[in-house]
Amino acid sequence: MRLSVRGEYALRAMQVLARDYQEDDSVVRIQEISEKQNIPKRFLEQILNDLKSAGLVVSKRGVAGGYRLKRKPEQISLSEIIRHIEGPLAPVSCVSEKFYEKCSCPDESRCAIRSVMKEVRDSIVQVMDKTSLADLAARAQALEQQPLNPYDFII
Amino acid sequence: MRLSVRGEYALRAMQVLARDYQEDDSVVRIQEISEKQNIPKRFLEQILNDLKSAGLVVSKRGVAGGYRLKRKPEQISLSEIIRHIEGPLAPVSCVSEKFYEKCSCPDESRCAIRSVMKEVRDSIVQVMDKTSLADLAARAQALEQQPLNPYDFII
DNA sequence: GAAATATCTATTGACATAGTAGGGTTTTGA
DNA sequence: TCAAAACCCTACTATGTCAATAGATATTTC
Repeated sequence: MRLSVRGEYALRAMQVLARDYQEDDSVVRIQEISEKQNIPKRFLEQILNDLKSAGLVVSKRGVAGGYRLKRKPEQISLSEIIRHIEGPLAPVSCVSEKFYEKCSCPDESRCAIRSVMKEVRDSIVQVMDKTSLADLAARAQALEQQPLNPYDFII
Repeated sequence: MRLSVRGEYALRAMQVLARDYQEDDSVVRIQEISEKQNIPKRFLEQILNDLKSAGLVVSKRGVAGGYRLKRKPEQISLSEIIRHIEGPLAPVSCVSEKFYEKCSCPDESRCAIRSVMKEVRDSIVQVMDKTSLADLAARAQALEQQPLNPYDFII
């Protein structure tokens, strides 16, 4: 049930872009994202390219180039990012809405495991759909004002 | 966020064992599980062996041998099975309770992504913890009495 | 036109996944 | 007692994915 490193990097990069987002055409350099988030630069390059072909970011080439969100942070959900980088959110593809595939069980329509997995899927999607990059940024700001304590989590 | 085939097979096998579970010492043959669930026999052998060393099933050797659940179906949750076969239920291990690992982000205690992932983890665990093999069996029975319609799901 | 940047294509090493293969051990029952 | 049916153990392999790394190219600005 794991997110790949690639997916995690994508989220972290998008978070930076959301944070620096402005209405004008300002962009953020790969280098900067890479340094802020400890992500290997060349690898990040590929990931941002993926996000670009997914229509989530746009790039500007040349000396003052870089990346920016294609839409406002409020209009990009985490689920959209993960789906493009990782594929299905569902634990088994026989319960996936966007990437459905038949499974090998004897009778899918009466499979109890499938029905539980559908519950799992729905609860994952519920969290990831409702959380936008803007929410993420707000949450980050709230966390920054917390006292520094490794045992504190905001849930 | 995917479950491996191995994990899926483990659930399907355990479901069969739960279904055939009796208080006496009766066992189910690998062959039978394999046929019922379309699982390659030799592969299933390995998986059941894993489940055995995890203390979830016991085996009986010899000509009338096979496997049975070590505990009652009510006392085995899906989360326990998956954790033994797959490892962490959490999407990133920096939010895992049982398999925690530090991640590469600049400040874990103030990481907004982490806090969202913790929500995701909790909602996955909530479903998988509360669902036992007995629940699964009951659900299977309910599904069997449903009319045959591929668009019907019980949620 | 030089420098800084992004872009594209290919390759790689490590690891995991999903099996397959071959033999070995235990138990039963004819 | 011996063979068959079951589980047990170790190893192997083909395939694919992951996480980069590398090299060359294109674009923009100063």
